[in-house]
Amino acid sequence: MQVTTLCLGALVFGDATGYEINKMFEDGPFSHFLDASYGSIYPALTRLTEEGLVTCKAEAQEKRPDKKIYSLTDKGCLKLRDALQQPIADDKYRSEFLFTLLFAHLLPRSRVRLMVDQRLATMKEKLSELAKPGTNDTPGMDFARQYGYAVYSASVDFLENNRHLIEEIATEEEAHV
Amino acid sequence: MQVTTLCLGALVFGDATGYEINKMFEDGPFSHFLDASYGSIYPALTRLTEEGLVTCKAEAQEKRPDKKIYSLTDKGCLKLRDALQQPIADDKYRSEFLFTLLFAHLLPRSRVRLMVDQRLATMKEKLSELAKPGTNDTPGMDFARQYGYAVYSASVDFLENNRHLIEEIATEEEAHV
DNA sequence: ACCATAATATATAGCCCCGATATATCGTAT
DNA sequence: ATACGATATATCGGGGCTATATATTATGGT
Repeated sequence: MQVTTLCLGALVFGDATGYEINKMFEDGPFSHFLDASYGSIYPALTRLTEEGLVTCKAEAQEKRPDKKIYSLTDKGCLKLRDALQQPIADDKYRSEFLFTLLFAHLLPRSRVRLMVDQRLATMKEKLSELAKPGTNDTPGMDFARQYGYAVYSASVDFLENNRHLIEEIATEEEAHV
Repeated sequence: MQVTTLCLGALVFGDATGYEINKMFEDGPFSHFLDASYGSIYPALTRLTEEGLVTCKAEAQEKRPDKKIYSLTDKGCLKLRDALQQPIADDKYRSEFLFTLLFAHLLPRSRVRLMVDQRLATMKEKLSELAKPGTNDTPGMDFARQYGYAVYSASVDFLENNRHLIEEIATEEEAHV
């Protein structure tokens, strides 16, 4: 799925600047299952404007860069609807954490323990974020949030109950280090 | 994490060709939590050979392209060990499925139902793959497999128990279509 | 009171990587 | 007989992430 589609989707929830769209992917309602960055969002908005799928209203601000507020056009909404009907790619899960654990036998046990501790900490943080509904979440956002909560809960449970399996494989600490 | 690191890791499990490394990411033990494709693997192996981190032994085959068997060098193993000690990026979960469901109200109910059915089918297929241990899995692979199983189980459970929430939001079917 | 950092806001260059495609042959299924 | 899938390497094009540049205000620490 292209970033242009993601931007069209973001604008369904209201007019926004590129900066605000980026925030939606970084902290906001999309952050748990989507990715996009400035380097792709700004060019995407330019392309979308050229194609008439969004409009751009520049708001002059004193002593700050112009704020460019983008809005979805009818054409853009149709384009989004069309894109949403296309075949959907499989969910993708990427974990450098699991990759690293494949080589637990090459790593000192303290390092593996630290890795698991840190992973659990960040996951629990995300869990507590996902626990509280946003102030004006749509039903779709709510569904995605609860889905995320269920999955992260399962991850935390598994890690807590099975971390000993992988920690046992790691290289025992050397006494003289 | 760069593809070069992934290739070094793949070669820990034994000598392999680029083709075989690709398979590890496509079907094999890495497929549940990692990604890499020909377009990155072959150039990566070339770079690694130039840097002396792997060696390449070309095996002439009649009427087929030479089979290039790559092996990890001691230097390559150290490099991997070093890379594994670096800070690990957060796990990344990307789902076009959840993105699409954010706009369930723009989609016909039949389409949403089909999407959920298909998602459940592919996830259950993956679950059954993850259920059976490989013939010569390392403990790390086993851990990753069980981790995957736990997470996919939670996903399936959530979807089955909550699909009605999102299906209710979708646009009711129009009688005349 | 002063300094550093974060937040607001847009933009681009460089590099990496995915997807598609090209080439060539063999085994198997239809 | 032929089409397809598996084996095997390789590259091009385009898309996108990371890092950086620029400019100002608000916030927080010391």
